[in-house]
Amino acid sequence: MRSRTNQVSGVAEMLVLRCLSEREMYGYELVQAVRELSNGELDMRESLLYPLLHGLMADGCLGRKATVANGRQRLYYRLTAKGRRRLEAMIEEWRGMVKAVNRVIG
Amino acid sequence: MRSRTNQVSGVAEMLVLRCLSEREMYGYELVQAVRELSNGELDMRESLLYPLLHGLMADGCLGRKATVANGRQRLYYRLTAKGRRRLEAMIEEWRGMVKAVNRVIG
DNA sequence: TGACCATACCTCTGGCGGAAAGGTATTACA
DNA sequence: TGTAATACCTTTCCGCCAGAGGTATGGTCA
Repeated sequence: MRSRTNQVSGVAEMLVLRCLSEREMYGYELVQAVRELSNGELDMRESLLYPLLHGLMADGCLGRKATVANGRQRLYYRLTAKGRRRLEAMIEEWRGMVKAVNRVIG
Repeated sequence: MRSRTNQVSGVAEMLVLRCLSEREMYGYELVQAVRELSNGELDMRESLLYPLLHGLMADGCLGRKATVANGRQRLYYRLTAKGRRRLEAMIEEWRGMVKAVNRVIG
């Protein structure tokens, strides 16, 4: 299937970008944020999240800041301008795809 | 990502089952039906469709009837009871997933 | 004290959905 | 006669994502 580009899935990336558009977050926090915001319906795996974060960094969509809290390392990620643009594009894509699928299933 | 089972994607299968829930159709017809019903937004590739149809047959979700029209072979597929149950489950799954994602993106 | 869970980062492997590309045969039409 | 549409199909490859596991620190409870 192809909606327009490629994003029938790729939902995970959109959700990460969306969470970070509100405020900086670190990885472990993102996993829980997605779970809580979706009322436990969505389960972001760390094996998906971390490669995703690294990829988005490499693409210039995210920046990162290292801190320490309670003796534990924390890597806070924040959206760049490019990341924000990508988020907007993905949300638009998402809404279009959902609308199209809903038209078919009635 | 995981919504509940695995169907963040798998949208193609749902759409095929949905089309066939209205009436029997053959493969080539399904490609166009999805395109037209979605106003050209969704593009079902044949390389995805045919393996999908064969898999659904093997799973007992579809039955098939061979005919000839205008000298061309046509293989009409129809939903079995099992296929109908699967369709209902997938639609429910789909709606839940969309709702969950929309909660996150707001 | 030692066991165990939560926090916090990460990697490797492999399956499967799906895109790209191409193949075969018949009919319709310019 | 050659090109497009109809109608079926396969092979190849990539990226998303789950499963499983690994490392280290801090807090809690027996």
